[in-house]
Amino acid sequence: MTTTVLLVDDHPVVRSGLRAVIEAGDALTVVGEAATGEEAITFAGHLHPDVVLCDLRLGSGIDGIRTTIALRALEPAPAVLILTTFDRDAEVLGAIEAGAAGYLLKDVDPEVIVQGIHRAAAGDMVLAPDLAARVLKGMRSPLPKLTDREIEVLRHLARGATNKEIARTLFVTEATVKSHLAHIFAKLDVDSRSRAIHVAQETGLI
Amino acid sequence: MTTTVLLVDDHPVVRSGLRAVIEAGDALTVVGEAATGEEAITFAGHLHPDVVLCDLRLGSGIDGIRTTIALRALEPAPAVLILTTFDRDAEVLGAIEAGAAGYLLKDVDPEVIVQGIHRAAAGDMVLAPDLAARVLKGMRSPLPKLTDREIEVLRHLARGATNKEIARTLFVTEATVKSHLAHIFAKLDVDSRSRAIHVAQETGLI
DNA sequence: TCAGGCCTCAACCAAATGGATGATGCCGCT
DNA sequence: AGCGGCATCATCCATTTGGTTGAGGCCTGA
Repeated sequence: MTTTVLLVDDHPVVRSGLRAVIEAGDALTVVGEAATGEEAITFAGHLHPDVVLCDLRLGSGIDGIRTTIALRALEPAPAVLILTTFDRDAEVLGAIEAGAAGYLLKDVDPEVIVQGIHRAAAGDMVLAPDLAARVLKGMRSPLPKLTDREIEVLRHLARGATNKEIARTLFVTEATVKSHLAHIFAKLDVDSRSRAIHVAQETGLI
Repeated sequence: MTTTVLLVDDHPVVRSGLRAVIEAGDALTVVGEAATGEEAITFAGHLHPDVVLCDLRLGSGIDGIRTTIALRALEPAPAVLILTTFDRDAEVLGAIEAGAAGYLLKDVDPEVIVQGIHRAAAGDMVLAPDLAARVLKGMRSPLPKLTDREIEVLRHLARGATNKEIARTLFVTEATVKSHLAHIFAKLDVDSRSRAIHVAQETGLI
């Protein structure tokens, strides 16, 4: 009884690497490879893998989190193991909330990945050691929830726009932009646009 | 007469993938794998590979560009093929200037990588199609050269520091910081710290 | 229906930022 | 010796930004 795995990554090279690593032993079988989230959902619906190993960033198309949500809605639902290069807090939480069985960094050793797949298949949670603490920290002080409008303003901010420019782009007055910014600053606990940008980027908010 | 290749990437999974892809044919042989730039330089000195396939971002330690410079100083010098996920203009130019034979994006198909290695071994330049135009564009408007001190200030800027904070950290007065900023803004052709941060990040300056 | 959240706008004030200009000292190169 | 580039600092001034307070309209869920 071998555990079946579906690989999801937009880089062919990474897929090859994962396949090589995973099939080195004989307890795991790669039953398919998808390059996009859409492909992953389709393939999983037909192949019914035990575990889906999914990159968080999938180039074009839907991202790993949305893919996870769709995969978890399948019947039977595969365990979803998120694999990525970056460790942004917001995304860790997002993936877990979306029903992922865990989260591994790409730079770990092959056997860690193999072990992770086995544990995910068994229903365990899988967190890269250096991430567990961060996730818990994130749980303790959950990321402030910005409104859609605030996120929008934040994006313009990060592109270096002035209040005047943001106001023009959004068809509102500067007063409104300032109001949004005041709220954003309060939620992020900062007192300057530069620091707001920094925090937003660090936490994966944008 | 097979072409020998040394792999340099900080991710074991990616190395496995590259090895699988490269050794699928029989004209290429992977003679070694290095996880850091330092390792790469040592290994290349002993293994004398025809081509070094090197990631631009190598986690800790020296980066791909510095590694390239060191590799090209070896005797005999291997052809260095840069491989990376991102296509930051500054780094493309940096790699070429450092003596790289070319530059490939990680999300290309395996056969493109194999072809690239063959062409690099033959002494050709190798540029991912979607990058060639960008490189030329970058040639036309070369990135402004910031001084070490300016880069230092820019880093603090990107972390959201105020002029006062930067001044304290660098043990200079605010006037000096403002002076550096004025120069930075002029060189980057911007007029606000936010936009300076944005440009610096986009061009890979920091 | 009412409370609360969100988006919108306004006015006022303090502080930070950006622009312009100039000066000093150091270092390396010619 | 002289020149240019760099880092340092200063002053003056206009603009931008951030902080505060308050308010009206809209929608949603209780």
